[in-house]
Amino acid sequence: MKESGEMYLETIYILSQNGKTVRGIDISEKMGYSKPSVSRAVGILKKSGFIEVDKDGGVRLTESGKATAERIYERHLLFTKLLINLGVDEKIASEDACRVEHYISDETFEAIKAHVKKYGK
Amino acid sequence: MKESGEMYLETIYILSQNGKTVRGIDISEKMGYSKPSVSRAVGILKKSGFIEVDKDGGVRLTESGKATAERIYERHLLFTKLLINLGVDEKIASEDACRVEHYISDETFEAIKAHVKKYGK
DNA sequence: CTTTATAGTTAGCAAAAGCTAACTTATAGC
DNA sequence: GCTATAAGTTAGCTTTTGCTAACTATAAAG
Repeated sequence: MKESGEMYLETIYILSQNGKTVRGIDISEKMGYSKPSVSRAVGILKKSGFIEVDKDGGVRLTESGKATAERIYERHLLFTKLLINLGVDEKIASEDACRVEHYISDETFEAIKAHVKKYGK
Repeated sequence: MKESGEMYLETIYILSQNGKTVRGIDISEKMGYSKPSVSRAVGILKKSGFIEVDKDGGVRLTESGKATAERIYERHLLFTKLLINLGVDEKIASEDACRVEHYISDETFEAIKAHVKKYGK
């Protein structure tokens, strides 16, 4: 799973959270990518078993897709929190987290989690 | 400047530190990339003003190349240190830092620096 | 000085991931 | 039910950055 695919899954995950069906156009608007780019990405993620597309076009995460999305989103939230604790502006913290979230190992994730739990405000 | 270019500059910077002339083959071996890949990258970095190549093939960083390389390498060292402080294994810390170093904003860099200075062992 | 080995380049392939233009399909308004 | 808008797809372009194969150029050894 590469950064791009992870971003798509994370976006679908976030869009799913308000309950509504997620369509290609929603992903397109949220990510600022063209419809064809989304169309292809959705096809690849589907073929790889990360999402399912029902006949009316709704995109849903599979177990594996959801696991990946949650993994990344957790890292996003946690790294953001860490940076905010270190005094970084909220917006910048989130932006940095958004790029870094894909590259954090399990070990580092756990270490940050322990730190934030202990010292986080 | 993209991740790939930054990695080349950082590698050239590190190889320069032992005093010897840096040749394409050295970069090739250090990074595990083929000679043609290095050859092209060197051409691009040269055209972009990040490096100079003298007639005997030695690769040297320009001011701008050195500044970029140092920026990245500093981030590498600092982020590694942060992770080690958080209890991450040294090797893993360095590996994570190597991927993350390209995506850390100035603000985050400064915040981590302050933190490590205060609480670092 | 010629032969060999090392270093570097050129040409061209591949995959990933963005794009536009143009087409199709589906939904909705009248 | 037909037409117009919205959503999705197809085709094909572009850039980046890796690769191999094959060539050239340089340097070392005899």
